Amino acid sequence: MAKELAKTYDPKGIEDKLYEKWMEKKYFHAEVDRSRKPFTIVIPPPNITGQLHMGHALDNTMQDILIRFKRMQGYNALWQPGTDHASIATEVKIIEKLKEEGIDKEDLGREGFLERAWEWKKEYGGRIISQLKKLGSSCDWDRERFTMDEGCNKAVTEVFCKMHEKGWIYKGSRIINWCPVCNTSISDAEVEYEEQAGHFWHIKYPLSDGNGQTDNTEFLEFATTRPETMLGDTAVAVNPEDERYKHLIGRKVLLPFVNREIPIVADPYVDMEFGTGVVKITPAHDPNDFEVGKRHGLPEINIMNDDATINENGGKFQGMDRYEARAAIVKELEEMGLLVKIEDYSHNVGTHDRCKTTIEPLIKKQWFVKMQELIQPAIKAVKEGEIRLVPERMEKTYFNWTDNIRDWCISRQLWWGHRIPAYYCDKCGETVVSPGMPAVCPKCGGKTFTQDPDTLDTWFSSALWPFSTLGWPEKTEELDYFYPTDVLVTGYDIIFFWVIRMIFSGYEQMGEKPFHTVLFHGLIRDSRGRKMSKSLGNGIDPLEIIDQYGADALRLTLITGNAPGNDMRFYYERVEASRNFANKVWNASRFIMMNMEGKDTEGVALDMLEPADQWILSRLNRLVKEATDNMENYELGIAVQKVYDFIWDEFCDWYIEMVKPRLYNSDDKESQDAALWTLKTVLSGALKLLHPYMPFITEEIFCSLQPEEESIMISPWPEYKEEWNFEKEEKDIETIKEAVRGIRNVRTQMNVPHSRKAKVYVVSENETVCRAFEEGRLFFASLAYASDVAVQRDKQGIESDAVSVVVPGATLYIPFAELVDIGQEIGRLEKEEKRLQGELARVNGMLNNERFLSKAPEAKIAEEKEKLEKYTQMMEQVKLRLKQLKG
RNA sequence: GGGAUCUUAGCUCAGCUGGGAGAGCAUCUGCCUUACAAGCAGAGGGUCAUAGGUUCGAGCCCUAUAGGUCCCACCA
Repeated sequence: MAKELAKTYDPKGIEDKLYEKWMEKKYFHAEVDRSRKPFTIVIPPPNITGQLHMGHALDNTMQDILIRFKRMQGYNALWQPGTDHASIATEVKIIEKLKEEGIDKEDLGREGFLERAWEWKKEYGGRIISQLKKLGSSCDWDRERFTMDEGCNKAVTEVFCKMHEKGWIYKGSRIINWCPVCNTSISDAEVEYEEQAGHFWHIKYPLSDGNGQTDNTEFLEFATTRPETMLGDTAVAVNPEDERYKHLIGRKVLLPFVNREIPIVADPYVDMEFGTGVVKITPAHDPNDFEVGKRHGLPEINIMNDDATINENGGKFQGMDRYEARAAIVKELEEMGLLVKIEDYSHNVGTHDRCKTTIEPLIKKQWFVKMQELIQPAIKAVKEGEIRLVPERMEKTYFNWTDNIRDWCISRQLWWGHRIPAYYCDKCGETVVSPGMPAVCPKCGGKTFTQDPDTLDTWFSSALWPFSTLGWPEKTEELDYFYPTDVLVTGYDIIFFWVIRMIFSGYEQMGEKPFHTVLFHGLIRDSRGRKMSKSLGNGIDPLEIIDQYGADALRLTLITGNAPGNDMRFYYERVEASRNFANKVWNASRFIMMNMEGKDTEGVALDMLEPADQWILSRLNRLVKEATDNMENYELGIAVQKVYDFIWDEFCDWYIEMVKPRLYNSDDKESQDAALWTLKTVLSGALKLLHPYMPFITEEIFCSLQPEEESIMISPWPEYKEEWNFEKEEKDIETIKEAVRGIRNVRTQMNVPHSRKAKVYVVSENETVCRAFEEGRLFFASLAYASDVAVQRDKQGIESDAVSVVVPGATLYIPFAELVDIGQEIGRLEKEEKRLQGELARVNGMLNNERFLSKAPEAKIAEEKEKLEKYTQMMEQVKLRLKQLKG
């Protein structure tokens, strides 16, 4: 078995094989089991249009780590998977594809289009799922859901009808964000503001005589960034406090081109300091103007068609595109002498986050969710700690949104999505909201209806995800058992889109929070810190990384050195480092298994262990406690860093090296067995701690190491054991390590060739240290070149020119004098002296400080006193040695 | 305009509730040592952005300043 293991770890083949095994054994599947505590995560459903990108990789790795960790801890762990129909994103893609075939959406008609959409879903919807599997995601695939499957549809309809009945969903005419390219309304959250260079056109309107005439002697000047909207102006506003214009309030100006007389109104919204202090008011095309219009009872004149061309209200400009009209209007105004000047002006322009088209604010009849009351439980939950956001600073972002909440526009003029369950009586136009087509109009008795053509914002169904996936609105066992779920893992970029909406939906529909913790992660950027994007072409495909380095290496890379909520840069060098670690684990395991072959370590008891064994066991024990604590606290990066350091540094570089002489010496069977038992036990424990992060390699090794076990992923998570705590041995081995380091240092500094075996005198009163050096067997590899060791309890008879190495608990003398460059050695010692002086000054300073003595904890004071003693001793030695060399 | 966040080794970043400055990569030196050269042993390199303050003690807490990133709002 062991000898079949290759010299380098090759994840290819192994990963797929193991994933299949896990699926077959149904390890990912969770059933309702009242005797066990559930731990539940719902996946942020990837879009069916999606391809796995680094963001998914990070998000799902984090979830998988938590799920695997909790599963091993004995929880009934459910990771609920599924996909999102992604209304607009998918519709856009399908339209694109149709275009390639020369087909227009309208030609197909609604039914035909939806047919194509479902075909598309069938073809591509599963792609991202198989990619998630490549990552090692331990989702319960038997429970896979889709936001437009039967159950989710039912949930959506139910929620819509309930909220409508409560008056929380209403249809209203309001200014909405219109995308003229996608031909749909979009919510505020979907608008992205982008700084654009533009112009500021200073224009003047002539004052009228009140009878539709003007003598063109008086003008009112203002500035605008969108001159074409003047066609829809219904007033001009000034600040009521503005002395410059007070006398004009109530008079009228004559709007050019359309020859409309519009009033000059006073409104505090106008900033006197800005521009000329005059604002044209276009209620139908600007949200602020809309508000002003409402206050003054102004008419709303819509001048645009849905494709952003000018409509019949635009007079002679009818039919022009908005930008064409802008140019034409400016030109004509200039000719009329009404254009005062043009300034360069850079300002923020709202664009559609999907297609980057400039948004056109329009008045439309749309469906809205009233937010003010609905949001209250969501605010309360976070404020009172019912729901914890990690990192905590996300709360500020959260409240910034909830405190400025506006009603949510939920209707979309799209076909792919949940169709709004509102029906209009063909006879009287009455609106009936109901789960299905109503039979009779409650108002006029009409019998035929037409369903609202609009669909719902894709986030409407996502908001219900934590309970719709568990069966709601049915009262399922699953819902009762797994809800509320535990942790939601997601990027901070969708806190508004999704997280908040899930929280208020959970409280509103279930009367209970959807999860108790939200763990946020940041964005993965390229090595130059830029967002990975298609247009830049700087995206790195996680599947390629997996193919090249393995899923474990990718996962480790994404988790290490990153704190929750922080962005991180992606480097190939880091993946290589992770791959190297995998290889390290592989080889250490290979070494252990090679040595274990044919040997039985059963019957080894704790009291048979040697100090080195006890040391590493104790270190593992400490690691178990710390790593578990970190993980419970969502500090995944810190936890895995500790495991990494333990395995590489303490276990491989020290323990394995220490134990080699015992393994190669078959005379002392008991010592060998103890070493083997320890190697196996510690490796096994470390593998378990590592498993959530690197599931494949740990499983592969674990199953060879312990063939009697079925799988590491269902093995119990290691627990801290009091009897594995060996404080004294930990200290003793630290002394020995320091001593070994000291010897290595001296040898390196003095350029002692490896072939030369030099004598080392060890002077110590510590029995463990003495015995270790006497038996020499701790140092087969690490000190092979200086293995001639003499141990004594005092420094009797040691040559006076020996180099000394002072470590806490022992002093080593190496009679290297004949090899030593005296000057170099003096330099080294002087440096050491300086260091010690610094340390002594610091410690003395503290111990002579009365406030420190009175306020610091006693343990701290004792510690400092110990240090003082140690440093003083070391100082003496250094000084003596210097004197010898110099004299 | 409001807010968040960052500034720590050449690069990228950790550093939990204040108590001896860390990792990976890079650089330099020496090693093919029978698990691993994707490795081993060692070395160099930091006034923890700046200025104050709190404290016996500050990378960490407070204030201000400078620079970077991001989010929200959108003064036409």
